[in-house]
Amino acid sequence: MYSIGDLSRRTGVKIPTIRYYEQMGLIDAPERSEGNQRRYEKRELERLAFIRHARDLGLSIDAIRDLLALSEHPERPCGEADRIATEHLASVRERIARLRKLESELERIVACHGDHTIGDCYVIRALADHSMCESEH
Amino acid sequence: MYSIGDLSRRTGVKIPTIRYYEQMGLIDAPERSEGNQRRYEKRELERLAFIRHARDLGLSIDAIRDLLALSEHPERPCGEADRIATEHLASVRERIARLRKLESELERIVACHGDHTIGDCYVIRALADHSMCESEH
DNA sequence: CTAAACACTCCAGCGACTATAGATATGTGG
DNA sequence: CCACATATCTATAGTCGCTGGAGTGTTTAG
Repeated sequence: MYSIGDLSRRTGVKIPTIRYYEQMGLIDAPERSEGNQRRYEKRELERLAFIRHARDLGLSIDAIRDLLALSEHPERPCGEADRIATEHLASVRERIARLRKLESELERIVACHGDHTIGDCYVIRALADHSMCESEH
Repeated sequence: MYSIGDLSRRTGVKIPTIRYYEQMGLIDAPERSEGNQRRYEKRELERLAFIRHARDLGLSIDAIRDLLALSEHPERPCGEADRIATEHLASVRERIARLRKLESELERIVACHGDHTIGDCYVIRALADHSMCESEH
């Protein structure tokens, strides 16, 4: 039996976040002590670790809810789980691509080096004038 | 004289977002028509384009507010503008690095290809068991 | 038995919008 | 000049995924 604090320490998920996950239906409402405090079993520790890991990988609460539901049916085919992860991978790749563009844009902008005045600062001019950009974004 | 709709079309910033920027102090409250509708000048069009561009580059509202304030003092040195952009570049690079790690983690997880059951699905097992990860995250 | 540590609920706030409802204004064709 | 369509107004609430605080009650170690 773990208290919510134990669970928090063991998974690295903050206490209010655990209660939030309960509210969001990611974990079932656990048993309570005589004094109405949450008391968890090992099962719930594992479930929360799963959630934590999936969140660290950037999956949305909705995607995690789906994956958790799937994991309760070990006999079913796993195509759906694969689809969720694959889609997520695609969105991560997209974000990387977008950030790379921003990176190169910012690199060019930053080349100003702060050794003159705002009036002829490349940072400010580049932001004011979109046509100075290399790629459209 | 532009209406808020004109401004929106010309900059690609949605109407409620323009009003939101006004509330947040990024653009001054403009003149109003007889019937209390916002009427903008070219100055404000340019300012909004600046904001839009900076947002596209991922700068926060606070950073943009600072840059706008700086751009009103063309005689001052531009070290501060440079600092804001450089810091932002660093945070973009950090995000790229984090996403790359996620990408490779997800690539490994997704290798499952959905041709079996949940019970032995790598996606689900990998999420449940952090020790299967290559790098800590 | 007491004091410290812990947990409870409820509610507000973050950032950057986005959406809705219900009322008013503006611009255009007949 | 008027009807009508479109545009705009304000105010408020919702989005996502938490995070923090206030005020109260519970558990546990010494």
